[in-house]
Amino acid sequence: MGEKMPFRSRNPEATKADILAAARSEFAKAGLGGARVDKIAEQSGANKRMIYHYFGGKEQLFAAVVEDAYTHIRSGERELGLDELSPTEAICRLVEFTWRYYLENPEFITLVNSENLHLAKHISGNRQLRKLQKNYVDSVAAILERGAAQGVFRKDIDAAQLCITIAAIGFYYLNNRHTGGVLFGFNFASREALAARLKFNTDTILRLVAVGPMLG
Amino acid sequence: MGEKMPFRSRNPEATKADILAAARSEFAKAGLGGARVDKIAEQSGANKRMIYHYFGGKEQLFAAVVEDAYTHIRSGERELGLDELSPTEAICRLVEFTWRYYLENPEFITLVNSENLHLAKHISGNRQLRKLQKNYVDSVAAILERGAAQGVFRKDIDAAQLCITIAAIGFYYLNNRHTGGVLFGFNFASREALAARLKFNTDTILRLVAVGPMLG
Amino acid sequence: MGEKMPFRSRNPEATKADILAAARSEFAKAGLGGARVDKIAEQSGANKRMIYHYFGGKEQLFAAVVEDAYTHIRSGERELGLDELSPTEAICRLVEFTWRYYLENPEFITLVNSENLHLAKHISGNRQLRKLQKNYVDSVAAILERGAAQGVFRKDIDAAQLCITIAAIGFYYLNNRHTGGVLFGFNFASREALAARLKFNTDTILRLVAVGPMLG
Amino acid sequence: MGEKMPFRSRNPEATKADILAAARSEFAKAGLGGARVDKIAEQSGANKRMIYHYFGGKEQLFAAVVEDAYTHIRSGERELGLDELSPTEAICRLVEFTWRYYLENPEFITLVNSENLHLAKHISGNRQLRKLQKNYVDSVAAILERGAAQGVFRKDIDAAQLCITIAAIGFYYLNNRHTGGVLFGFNFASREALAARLKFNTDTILRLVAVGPMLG
DNA sequence: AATGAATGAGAATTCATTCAT
DNA sequence: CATGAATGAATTCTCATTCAT
Repeated sequence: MGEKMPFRSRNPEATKADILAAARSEFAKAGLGGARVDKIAEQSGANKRMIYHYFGGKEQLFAAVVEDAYTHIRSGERELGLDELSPTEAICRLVEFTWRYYLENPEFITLVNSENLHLAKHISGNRQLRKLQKNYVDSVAAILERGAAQGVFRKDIDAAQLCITIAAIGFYYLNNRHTGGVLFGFNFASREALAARLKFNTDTILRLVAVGPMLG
Repeated sequence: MGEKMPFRSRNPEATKADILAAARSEFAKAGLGGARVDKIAEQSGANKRMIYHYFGGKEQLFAAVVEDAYTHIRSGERELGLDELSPTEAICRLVEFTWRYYLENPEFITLVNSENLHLAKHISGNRQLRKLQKNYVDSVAAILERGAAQGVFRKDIDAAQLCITIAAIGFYYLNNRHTGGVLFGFNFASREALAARLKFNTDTILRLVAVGPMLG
Repeated sequence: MGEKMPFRSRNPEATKADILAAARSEFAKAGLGGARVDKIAEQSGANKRMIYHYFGGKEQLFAAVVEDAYTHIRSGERELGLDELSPTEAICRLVEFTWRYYLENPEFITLVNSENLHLAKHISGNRQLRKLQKNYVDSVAAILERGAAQGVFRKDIDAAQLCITIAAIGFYYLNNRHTGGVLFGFNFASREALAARLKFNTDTILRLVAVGPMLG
Repeated sequence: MGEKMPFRSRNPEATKADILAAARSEFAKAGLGGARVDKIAEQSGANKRMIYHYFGGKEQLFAAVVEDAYTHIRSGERELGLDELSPTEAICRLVEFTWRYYLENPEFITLVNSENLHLAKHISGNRQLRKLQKNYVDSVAAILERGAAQGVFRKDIDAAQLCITIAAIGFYYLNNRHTGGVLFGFNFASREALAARLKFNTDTILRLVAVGPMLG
């Protein structure tokens, strides 16, 4: 109670992690331009100086946050064990995971938007993220092949386009839930609305991959 | 002595329009937080003071830009004459229009993202936009009904969810084209990639609305 | 007396000049690295923002100060009317002017030092200063030629080296008057010491240019 | 476990010397105001904390550097053996040494400038430096006396003024070589320019001390 | 209606120095 | 003796906004 505690931590890794977590939250809430280094320092419990010491500056901190975010979602996908499920179950599981990930990690969406606003310059040339993404797309391609072999999926579905579409239908809904609420006149975030959307999304993807008449 | 031409324009409407156009560009490029009033003034050719005179401030200018953007896209949809087309043609036309609108008006995407980052507070309570949106959704609902009556579309497809999905698959792809390029390793904006995505999107939506086996 | 005076001036030229004067003083006192933008703003009576508005930044302000300083001393030299004096009188006059200029404008010395500390990068490529300097050296060359023609000066004295030497013997003494006082144990700035040094300097230069035995 | 070698040196004298050398370089390059303690620590290979341990702080470190610099040049002068040379040779030797010392120890010049910018407060009251300086001036006075006795030098030349002048003509040229290059339009540091200047300087001093007509 | 000089509050970043180990 | 993480106080610079003309 009476001990002075001038230095909150002598653990650099913990300090870095705390800064990163606070930065993720602040960048997600305000974007790169609107985020305040002061707030990040305060929220992280670290000294502002530490941000510059460990990350070099606001933009480099942002870059670290974005890389971390992508690494995290890719790691979640890897742990789904998709290759142990039937093709249809795997696809459903992936749609659900993607949806739930966005729902439980809403910072991910605004971070990705911020990075795109800045033309992806903070991850440009990042080989690690490219590799993680490739692994992910390959695993989806494997599902599609299994499905096609079993005669339940159409042949020649582009795995990358499918990945994009699975992300799109969840990302867009949750990203635009605020303007959506105003424009459509219902609460996008209500339990019922969320459940309905997930069902619609799963349906959309299943109809997309399912064998069926040639259209268009 | 009397020959100075200090006032570039005595046309308030033109001045407002110039400011709005410059603001749209700047807000789209940098977001609300990153946009600079100075730049908007400079780019618009108007005096900075005019921004405050006509719009009241940065945030109010942003609100005007966002409202203008939504009004513009809704107006584009109205002019498609969807009710004069066959249900399938109408849906295709709408998917294509939405895609092309985003492609040709990339500011729209980042403006919508910015507004959502700020929880839609600048359009919150905007009855006009709500009304325009309702007209749009109703027109889509009418298409779905016609399609169901003709036996080419499934019954009971939720028009709002369909609208969201049509937007999502184009919006997400184009919004995330920069990070997508880095992660997927191909140029999302190449002529071929854009054509392939539009085809995939049309296919996705047609399979979604088409009659077919019950899934899920 | 009772009027509020929120804006100290609507005269941009006066504001710029005030900033420049305050900056000269501060940079001279503390060097580029030690000078404080805040102090300059305060001393100039202008808002700090104005410094950035008019000059762009601390370094550019420094560059403006240095250019101004060189322009000023060159202008002083031009006004001496050296070509109307006898060669010997002209040389004496120049030695005295140079000495007095440094004495009355001590900032000049430290500004020049600062600029040299920074490898002259702020005036690098400045054609105007090069031209002013050339005019000055040419006027000294003309004196030397007149002196040689009259048989009072040696032939083939390098005008640039002479200019440098005239500057050196005054500049060094005044520049190093503080360390000099400590090391030599007398007050370099006393009236007597200053007078003695000026006499010594004039003597040095006159002996340097005077006809006389070949040495060395 | 016990094999870590965390302490680079248990040699306090070496550590102090390393810090001093790094500090000399950094202070010379950036001035007192512009020098960075971090850089000194890094360049010296020592821990930043050591600077405070051994020197007390940035300013005290600067004081140590300046004292060291003066001690070093005085020691060089002492080793010239001037009293074993003829008066003229001794003077030439001194001019050359001074020139070469500045040329080979360019930090000396900027350190002296920095100290003068700060009004010599770091060496103020330093008896040791005063004493070294006195020995040096006395040795020059002895040369002048010998020269006068031999009839080759003028009588009553002020030894201190001569010392100052010998320093001045080299110091100024080298100190201002960067601005000089821009203003005069030639490279002050080229081999030829340096040789020409040394010759000019020697000539200047020899003419100054040589017997000759009374001037002024 | 239009101008642009001026401002104060606040933003990112830097720095010399100290503390716990 | 030696380390390097941590700090608080400055310091440079930016920005939305207002005032006098």
